[in-house]
Amino acid sequence: MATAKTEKLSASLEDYLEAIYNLSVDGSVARSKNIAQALEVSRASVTGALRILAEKQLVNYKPYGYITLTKQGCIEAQRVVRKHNIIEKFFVDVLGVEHTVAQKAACEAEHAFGPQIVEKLLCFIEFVNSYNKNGYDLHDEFRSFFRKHGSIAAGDSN
Amino acid sequence: MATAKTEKLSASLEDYLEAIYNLSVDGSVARSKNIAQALEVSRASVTGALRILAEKQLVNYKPYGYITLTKQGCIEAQRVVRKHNIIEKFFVDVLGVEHTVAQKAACEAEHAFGPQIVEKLLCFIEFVNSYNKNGYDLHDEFRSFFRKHGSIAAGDSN
DNA sequence: TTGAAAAGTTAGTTTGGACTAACTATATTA
DNA sequence: TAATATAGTTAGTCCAAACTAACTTTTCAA
Repeated sequence: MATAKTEKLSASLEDYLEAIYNLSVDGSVARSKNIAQALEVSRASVTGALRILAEKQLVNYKPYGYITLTKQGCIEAQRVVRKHNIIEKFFVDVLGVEHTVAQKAACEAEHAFGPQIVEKLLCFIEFVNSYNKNGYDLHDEFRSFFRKHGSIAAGDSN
Repeated sequence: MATAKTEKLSASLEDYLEAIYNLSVDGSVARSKNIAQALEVSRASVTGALRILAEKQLVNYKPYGYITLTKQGCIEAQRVVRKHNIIEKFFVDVLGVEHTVAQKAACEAEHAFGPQIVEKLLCFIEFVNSYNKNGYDLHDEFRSFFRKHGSIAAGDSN
């Protein structure tokens, strides 16, 4: 009954799904060109990835046709995007990392974090946000702690 | 003046350096066999990696000879190992993730975290450890918060 | 001291994921 | 509606990183 292949997706294929999802979000449809730009790969690479994703029944794709996510593809994409957002949020909101650095690192780290860690991380962000014992705000507390004890590090930015 | 190549190492090569470092730590010397076991790759793959690392002057390697890290190799390895340990510590000590899951995820995530994030993360672990305003321990606080608000998730363990 | 067993290497193959160059299809606009 | 620009595909290449099978070197025990 044509059950879609449930093998774990490679980091690369997850990136393509994520890009397609993000491009589809604002009403507009994902185009090969835009996917290539978003991921900074060649158009030919996009074609190759789309063929594989279509085989796995994660995208609806016919040569020269529109590109949309299948039901399953959408579920997968959302899983990846959600993970990305949680990780990025942790970097920015909790650690106070620069947005651009956080964005880039989240993009790579998202493939390494399994469900247990992601859920714990999400819960931890909520914990930090909601913490308010005796009027102490953990964001402020950590900021000032970092000012006192944080290393300079920096260097190559990322 | 034979300046060692300073190109960024691939995740794979970082893994090899890390394994060699860890095997060398307890006095004993890294052997090809043990590296293969540690990384769960074939002995032939180890030979290939060692050749490349030797070219980059990160290991001292002659066929059939002992394997040791060069000065620069040791610096690189320590950088990777330190990163790994900080990430794993965060997962286990702060998030309360199972040790085995944390270990595995840290191994993959270590290649994605740049210096800025690692330093912030380290500082954050120290912050959580040292926090003691009005006798509140953040570890306890989060544990109980997670019990109340954490999702079940689980499923495929990782 | 010699001859298996173990360790290590070499040669050749595979796979995933990228690339360029050249071709084809679609869209646009004069 | 024909010419041309743009988008997309195909074919072929490259590279890193893994693999197996077969070979060589080293080690160790009889």
